[in-house]
Amino acid sequence: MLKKRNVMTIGTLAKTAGVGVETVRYYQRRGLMSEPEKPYGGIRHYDEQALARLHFIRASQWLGFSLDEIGELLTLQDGAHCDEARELGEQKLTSVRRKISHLQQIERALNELVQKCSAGHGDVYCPLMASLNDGFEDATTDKHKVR
Amino acid sequence: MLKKRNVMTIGTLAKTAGVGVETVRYYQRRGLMSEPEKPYGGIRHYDEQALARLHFIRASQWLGFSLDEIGELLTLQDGAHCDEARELGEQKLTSVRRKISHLQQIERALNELVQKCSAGHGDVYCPLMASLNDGFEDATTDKHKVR
DNA sequence: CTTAGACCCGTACCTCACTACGGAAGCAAT
DNA sequence: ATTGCTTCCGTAGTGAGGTACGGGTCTAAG
Repeated sequence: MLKKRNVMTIGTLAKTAGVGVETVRYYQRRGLMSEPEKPYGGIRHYDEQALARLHFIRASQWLGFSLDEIGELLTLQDGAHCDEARELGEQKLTSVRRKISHLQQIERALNELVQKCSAGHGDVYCPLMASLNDGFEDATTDKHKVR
Repeated sequence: MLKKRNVMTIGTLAKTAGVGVETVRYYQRRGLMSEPEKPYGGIRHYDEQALARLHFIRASQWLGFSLDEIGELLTLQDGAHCDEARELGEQKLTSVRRKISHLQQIERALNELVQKCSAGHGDVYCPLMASLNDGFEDATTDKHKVR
């Protein structure tokens, strides 16, 4: 699969990194990866640096960074911009924690509703539906926009 | 604002429920709300049932239901389909819990990386960047697709 | 030499939940 | 009567992160 000294076509590169060919091309269009010069009328080849770049992108995505943010991270790769990188990491950490606590609110509310439904109750009445019908005046009385 | 016995135009309805006019119309197109007959060449009017419907939708959204799922919930409103409703609630609860634990993995990983960056280290080296460059061979070694 | 399979490239399409646009017509106040 | 805000209605665009398509070229195997 790996041709000579890690020189691969886009297909091999994509498969090795576990992404689709179209995804690689999409990252190139987004400016997250460079397109190697193609040798005389032919097929571009990629080395292990390109592969590393893909790993970087997927790892960053796993941590919750958007492609735009990843672009920003990539500008910090050269030199020692550790402070900026840490700053971005801390912001992401904060947003992840916000999401967790939001989801935990939902979990508590939903759990309560489901419990109430499981407990015996008159047949023509559903606590879950009733709560939804009332616009859910419940535990968490915040007027958040959903999105 | 509320005209006579809670009879309102779409604009008043929307404002009362805290959504946009276009959003109401969108819900109608999606089949989540019905369009009232319009009286002779003019303007439709909405009552408090329509408002309750909007509250239902927003409450369900807050709990993480998609508009398609909300459509399903709405079919369970009449009669006593409490079991089906509870089933949907339980499924959602499961998916919320999965999301939480996923985010908690991310939180642990991100926190560790940020901590390492904060601890003193050689200037030409950033632990966070280094981890990303290595494709993040870390605590959580799962090969999840990001989406 | 032929054929199967990659690659190249631009463009269009997908999901989700909206949001915006544009023209016509209605309604309320000045 | 004129301004100015709504409403009505269909269609199109947004953002994020891709995925799919289609026609053309290239390369490797038999």
